[in-house]
Order: sequence, then structure tokens, then C-alpha cells
Amino acid sequence: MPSKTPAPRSRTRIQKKNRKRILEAALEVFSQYGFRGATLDQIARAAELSKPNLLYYFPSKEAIHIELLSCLMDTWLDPLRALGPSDDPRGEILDYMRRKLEMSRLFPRESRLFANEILQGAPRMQAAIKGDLKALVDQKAALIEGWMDAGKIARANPRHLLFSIWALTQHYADFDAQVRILLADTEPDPFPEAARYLDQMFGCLLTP
Amino acid sequence: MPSKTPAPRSRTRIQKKNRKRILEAALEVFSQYGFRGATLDQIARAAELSKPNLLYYFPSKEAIHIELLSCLMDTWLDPLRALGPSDDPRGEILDYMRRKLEMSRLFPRESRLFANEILQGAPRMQAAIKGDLKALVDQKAALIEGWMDAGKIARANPRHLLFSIWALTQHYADFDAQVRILLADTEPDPFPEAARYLDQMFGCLLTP
DNA sequence: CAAATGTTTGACCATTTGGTCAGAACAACG
DNA sequence: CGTTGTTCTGACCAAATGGTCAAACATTTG
Repeated sequence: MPSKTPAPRSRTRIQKKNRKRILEAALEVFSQYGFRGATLDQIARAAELSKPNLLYYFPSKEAIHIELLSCLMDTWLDPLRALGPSDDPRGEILDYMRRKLEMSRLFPRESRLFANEILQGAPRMQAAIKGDLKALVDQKAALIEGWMDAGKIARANPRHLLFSIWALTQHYADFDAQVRILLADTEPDPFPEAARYLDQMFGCLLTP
Repeated sequence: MPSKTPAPRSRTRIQKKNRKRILEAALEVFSQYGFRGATLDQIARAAELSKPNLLYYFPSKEAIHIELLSCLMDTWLDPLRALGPSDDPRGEILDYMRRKLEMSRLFPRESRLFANEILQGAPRMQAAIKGDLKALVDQKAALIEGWMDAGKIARANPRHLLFSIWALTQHYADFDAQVRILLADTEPDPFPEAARYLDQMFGCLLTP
């Protein structure tokens, strides 16, 4: 008898494969419809598994959602963690922004999953935000403030600076539908021009 | 016998009152859970009406949602419509940004309602975006481009400039939960500092 | 191989959901 | 007042939903 959530070590080849399929399918569905709007049937169909089979691997719909969020949280924050001491703080921050924009381009569903969760008041992520994320933001805000104190970049509210990077880069994933319609007859792919625009915007802001 | 959607002229005092209550309640619920995540029972409870009574005023759940969206679309675009010729283009754009931020502060639910809709691929708003909104954006982009050609503001992609105003101002409504947690022990109310930061950001960007 | 373990499913269940309907309650007005 | 049109509701319905279970089917392992 398998334990309810088998430890990674004890996972079968089949378990690994199917858990992956389920999480992939769940990402697709949850990111589009939100938690309450998504159904197990949809996820099962997307994963090409039967519904009872889904529930053999995860105890409930909510468990799938929680697992997804906590798996992705790390990936999502990696670029921010990578922000560190540098001789060229302006370039360091610009690089962070570029990496975030790249993530919006490559992982729009992940971005929308988080957007959905926060829009609904972050019911399943409050703890993570209050804990890990807050600590990380406080730390990076201090780092950025240090750069400002040293006169290496222009002075600006460091926390709102981070928010603005998130807002601008994630906008191209979360509001993709709108962006593409409005750019339809100007740019087939919004991202190259977005990269140029955001470079200009933050470059200008950060120049002392 | 009342017609299915009685013309405004023919609306009773009671009809006016109850339609208003329903739309207000629906805004509350839809903006939090999205279309599929919201239930008629929730809306009915929030409006303090029975479910069949809801359906006396609107033919279906979808009809409520559509009515909400189209009612709010206008209000939401008013600030952009107000963007017009001016001796001080930089101030004009900054004012638009400030008005948008003020809307995020005063009408966060409206912002979230739209965010939810776009996140899901704008199934019920494609027409409005492709039509009215696109025309408006094209027109204002041309206006802004004119200002740039005249050297009155710095050159930047005008459409992405508009996107950046939306992204940054709406972020404070849509991601309110996250913003407030992360600023908890720094700023009780994010908006004053957001206003200062965004002023700096766009002021800097637009200065020729 | 056969036993033990792991995986899958069809049939089923209780609850929730969007929506209907006949008629009761109410308001308006001559 | 009574009539007429409007507003409201309890009871109901079919479909969808999250979830269960015993039994069938695979796979691994001794």
C-alpha cells in the first residue's frame, strides 16, 4: 500500500511520470480558469487519465493546486534570488528585469497561475508571501537601498521598484490576450519591443 | 408582462433599485472568483435577494456578467478618452497615469473584474477590445507619437507606454493582497508612495 | 512461476450548480 | 374598494461536480 503522499525516494517510474502529467495538465487548466473555475474532469482530460486515477495520485483537487503552487514558487523566485552584489548595480537590476520578462515569455501559464491566486486574495499563498517572499524582498530592498546610498543608481523606493518590475514584466504574460489584440497590426510578437521599451524605462530611471 | 430586458424608460423604481443591488453584488463576487468560480447563490446572498428573484431581473448568470462588463467598460476608459491635445504633453500623460492610479485605489473590484476576464483570454470582451479599445489606443498612440515627433517628450514606443501605465497602476489594485503584505511594516497604505514612485518613473522617462 | 505490490477503472454517491415554474404576495391606480 | 400588472418565493429539475470503492488489471520481485 502506498503512503498517501509517497516520499520522493519511494516513487515509482509510473508515479513520477503520472504526477508530472497531472501537474502539467493542472497548470494548463488552473492558470486559465482559476481554482474554483477549474474542474477535475478538465484536468483529467488534459492529462489523459481517468478522474479516479487523478485521485489515486493526489488526495483532492486542492492538493493538486497546493502542490503546483509550492513547486512553482521556487522557480518563480529564482531570478530575484540571483540578484546580488555587483560592480554594476544598474546592469544587475536591468538583468533581473530582463530575466523576469523572459520568464513571462517562456512561462506565461505559471505567471497566470500566480496572478489568479493573488487576485483572489492569495488564500493558499498567504503563508509563503508573509514568510519566504517577504524575507527575500526585505533583503533585496536593503541591497538596492545600499546601492542608492552609494550613489551608484538613482534614488527610488526600492520595494516599489521591485513591484514595478513584476507588474511590467508579468503584464505581458497575464494580459497577453489584450496585448496581442492591440498590437495585432503593429507587432506580431510583443516581446522584442517590450524588452526594448522596458530597457529604456528602467535604464532611464536608474541612471543617477 | 415585462419585456425580457425592459428599456430604461420603462424601469420601475423597484427594478432600478434591485438591478443596481444585483450588479453591485455581482461585481463583488465576480471580481473575486472570476466568472466560473462565482455562483448565483453567492451573488444572491450578497444582494440579499433570493436566487429566483435574481433570475427575474436577469435571464442568466452570463447575462449579469456581460451587463457588468459593458457597463464598466466606459467608466474604465474615461481617463484615456480624456487624454487630449495640450501644451504640456508630459503633464498630460502624467495626469492620465495619476487618474488611472486613483481609479485603482477607488475601484479595485472593477480592476480585478477586468483582470480576471483578460486572464481567461477575454472570452466575453474580445469584441470590445478589438473594436472600441483598439480604435482608442490607435488614436492616442498617434497623438503621443505626434508629441514625440515635435520633441516635446522623449521618444518611446507609445503603445508600450500605455501598457506600462496600465500595468503599473492596475498592479496596485489587482495584486493588492501581495502588495499590502510586503509593505506591512513599511507603509500602511501603498498608494501615496506608489503615486510618488510612478511620478518619478514616468517623469524621468518622458523628459526629452 | 506465483505472490505481493502498484495502477486503473466503471459504477456509484452526495452535494452543488444554473435554471424553471406555478402561484402567492405586493404595489398601483381608477 | 377591487382589478391589474409587478415582484417574489418555495419546491423542483437536470446536469455537473468533487470524491469513493471494490474489483480488475499490471508490474515488480522473491
